[in-house]
Order: sequence, then structure tokens, then C-alpha cells
Amino acid sequence: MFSLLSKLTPPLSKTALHLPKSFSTTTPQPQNTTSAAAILTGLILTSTNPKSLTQSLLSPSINWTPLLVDTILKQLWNHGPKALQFFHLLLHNHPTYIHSVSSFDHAIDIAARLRHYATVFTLLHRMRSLRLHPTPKTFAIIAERYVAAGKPDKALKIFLSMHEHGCFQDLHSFNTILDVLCKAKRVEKACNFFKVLRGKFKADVISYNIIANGWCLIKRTNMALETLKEMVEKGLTPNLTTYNIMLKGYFRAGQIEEGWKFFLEMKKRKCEIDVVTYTTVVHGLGVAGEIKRARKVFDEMVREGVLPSVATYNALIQVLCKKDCVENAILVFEEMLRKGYVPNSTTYNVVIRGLCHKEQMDRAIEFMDKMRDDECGPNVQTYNIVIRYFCDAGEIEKGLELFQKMSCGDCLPNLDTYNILIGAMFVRKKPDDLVVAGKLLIEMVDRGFMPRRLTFNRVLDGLLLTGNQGFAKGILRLQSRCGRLPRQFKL
DNA sequence: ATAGGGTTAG
Repeated sequence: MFSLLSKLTPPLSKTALHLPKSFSTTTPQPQNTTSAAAILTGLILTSTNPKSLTQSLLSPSINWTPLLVDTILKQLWNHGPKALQFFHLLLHNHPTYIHSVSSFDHAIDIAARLRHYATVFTLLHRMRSLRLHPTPKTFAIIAERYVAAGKPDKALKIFLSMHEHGCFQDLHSFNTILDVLCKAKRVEKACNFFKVLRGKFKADVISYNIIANGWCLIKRTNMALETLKEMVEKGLTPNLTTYNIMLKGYFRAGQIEEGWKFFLEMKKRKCEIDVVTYTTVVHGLGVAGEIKRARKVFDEMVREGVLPSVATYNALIQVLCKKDCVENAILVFEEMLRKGYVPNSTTYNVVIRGLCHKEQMDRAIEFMDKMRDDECGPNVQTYNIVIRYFCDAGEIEKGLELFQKMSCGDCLPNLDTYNILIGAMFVRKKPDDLVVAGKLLIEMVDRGFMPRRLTFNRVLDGLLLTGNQGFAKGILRLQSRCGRLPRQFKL
């Protein structure tokens, strides 16, 4: 297996500087766009009358720009129907403003996620009639949504028909579709497709890396090695990314000692191992419970002159939370602050989860408040973590309180949030809780999230058992409209 | 948005 490593000639170029990611410049958004977007998002969410909303949106005082539209669409991501309504109102009613390609991409993404495929194709055609060309990215979005909906063949079909929509197929787009399939764990399908077309598109190292990573994602490291062997036989040279993929694959598959040996071999062969390599090993060892070894590797990387990134710290903090103790994790968190790193939402979420797990909810909330000061406010994941732990601890009211807080803030609940809360409505066996569950069910459907049939049935049973026949009937009609009706029912 | 490292429970 290490014969692959000998192909690493000449040595990979050294990355000039290993600056922590937080030191890189981020593009600031104009303040006026951010605040205008927040106001408009609020307006769209609270409006009940499309006509008056249209009038408000057409007000000449609003200076529509692609950035403003994109920002609003992102904020409405977890309220798909409202997002599409907004996009269409501008599209059909504004006298001068024309949507940009990126706004069309957002709208297509949302429509495809809602499985409104007719809308997807209408928008594609509308783009062409406006002489805006769909890009390879547009097709990557559609393909990804098809795969997520369990329709990988449709994804391949749309890729193969790209040229009919005025978009050229090349190696880039070929690699993209392979990656979409692999990331969705449809590796077998990706591999077959790859074998048929790799000659035509002149597959490169990136193509092989994508397939090898796919096998690693489903823990079939031997198939990944096979793929890389084929690559070498075709005269292509593995690069550092190739080795990092294999390394991660071993740890993910629980082959800790294989991973460790591979890491030692990478060092011996003088690969210019980088921050990604070290982060992979720190995380891999830590997840396996090897905290001391993980720490050693972390110290070693600093000695070797490879600066840890925020992701490296996140990896270390997470494994300390899981396999050591939260206190030590928080010490590392404080150390990273002292060194000038800016924690991101992942850092906070990891610490908050660790605190929740140790039933230190008050401290978890403190960290949540600290996030706001670091201008990465709590995100949906943060809320979902804390809401889940409150509910698990039987503090349903506190969970609901946080849910209310997010509903009126800039962070809309997602499918997980609704599933967590609806599930929690059954623990106290209170009739009122089931009414809340029913209301949550109605709200989530309204926002474009599809509850599972089981969820419908549980809520229905609960309402019937607590004597709420009237409401149950309404839920049953909703279930019917969603196509989630049990067979034996006829309405 | 052509590839690799940190968040998720069961």
C-alpha cells in the first residue's frame, strides 16, 4: 500500500505560510445590505397578504441588488415556500429589476429541495429566455437535490443533458457529478459512471481522489486503495490530498493502527504533511480514545512549524469533551483565545454540546451568549443541541422558550428542530402538549418540511387518545394533502 | 460548487 507513496516525486511544494484560517480576510458585507435584508425578511415572513407584500416590495425606496436578494433568500432558507414566493413576486412584478444568475441558483436550489421539479425547469427556461446562462454550478445543485431525494439516475440524466440547456460538459463538471454521487454515498453508481466515461473526459487525479474518497466515506478502504492503484497504473501521480483521503479513511473505518502506520510512512517518505494531515490524526486518535497520543501529535505539529487551524482546535476540543472531560476542553478553548484565534460556530457548538452532556445547562447558555459577542451568533445547530438537551432533561418549557426565541430571530428552525420538539411533546403525557405537537406539525409543513408518516401517526394517535377528535381530523386532512396517508384510510 | 481536516443522536 505504501508503494503509492513512492510516487510522490518531486516533493510537493511547501505551503508558504500556515496562518490560522481566522487570520485570513473575510469579505465584509455592506452594513446597509445586511440591515435592509433583515427588515425585508421580517416583512416577508409576517405578511399574510401577497398583494400588499408585492406593493411593499415594489416601493421605489428599495434598491434591489443581487446581493440583497441573495441575502434574503439565504435567510429564508428554512422557509422555502416563502423564499420562492418572494423570488417570484420580484420576477413577475418588478418593472426593471432582473434577477442574477446566483439568485436563480438559490431559487432553483430551494425549489429542488422542496421537490418542485416543475418549478426547477420553469426557472431554467426562464434563465435562458433572459439570456442568463445556467452554469455548471446550477446543474450541480439540481443533481445534488435529485440524489438527496433518492433519484441518482435523474441526477445523471440532467448532467448528460446539460448541453441542451446551453451549458458545456467538461472534466470539471464530470468531477462535480462524481463528487455529488460519492458524497451521497452512491459510490457504486459513481464508480460505474466513472468507468464508462473516464476515457472520454480524460479523468485526472481529482477524479480518482473523488472516487477513492467515496469508498472511504462508506468505510471500504480496500476499494479506495484499488482505485488509487488503478490511477497509478494509468500514469497519474498521487498528491497530498490523495494521502490525506486515505489517512482519514483508515481512521473513519476504525483502522486506527493502519492509519497510524500510514501517517508514519507519510512522514518517513518526506511528504510535506500539512495542517489537514495533523488535524485528521488528532481527531482520529481522539475519537478512538487515544487522548494522550492525540495531544502528542498536536504538540508535534507545532514543533514541526505547522500552525494549527481553528479546525485543528475544534478537533482537539471535541475529542477532549467526548473522551476526557469538558474542563480540559475549555482549557484548550481558552488557550486558543490567548493565541489570537477566533472561534467559529463549530467551536462553540462542540463546547456547548460537551457542557449539555455533563448537564451543565447554565454554562451552555453562557457560551451561547458569548457567541453573540463574537459575531457568530448561535445558529440552528446551536439551538437544536440546547433544545434537545432541555427536552431530554424534561425541561420542555425551556426548550419551547428557545424555540420561540429563534422563530422571531434571524435563525429559522429546520427539520431537526421540529422533529426534536414534536418528539418531546410525548414525554409528559399532557393533552395540551399534543395540541402543541399538532400545531408544530402544521407549521413545519407550511415551511416546506415533510414530516415522516410515523410522525403523523404518532401525533394522530396522541390526539385521538386525549379526546381531541376535532383537531385529529384536521391533521388527517393535512397528512392526506402531503401524500403521507396510511393505506387503510380513505377521506 | 472539481478533491482532503472540526458540529449530529440513534
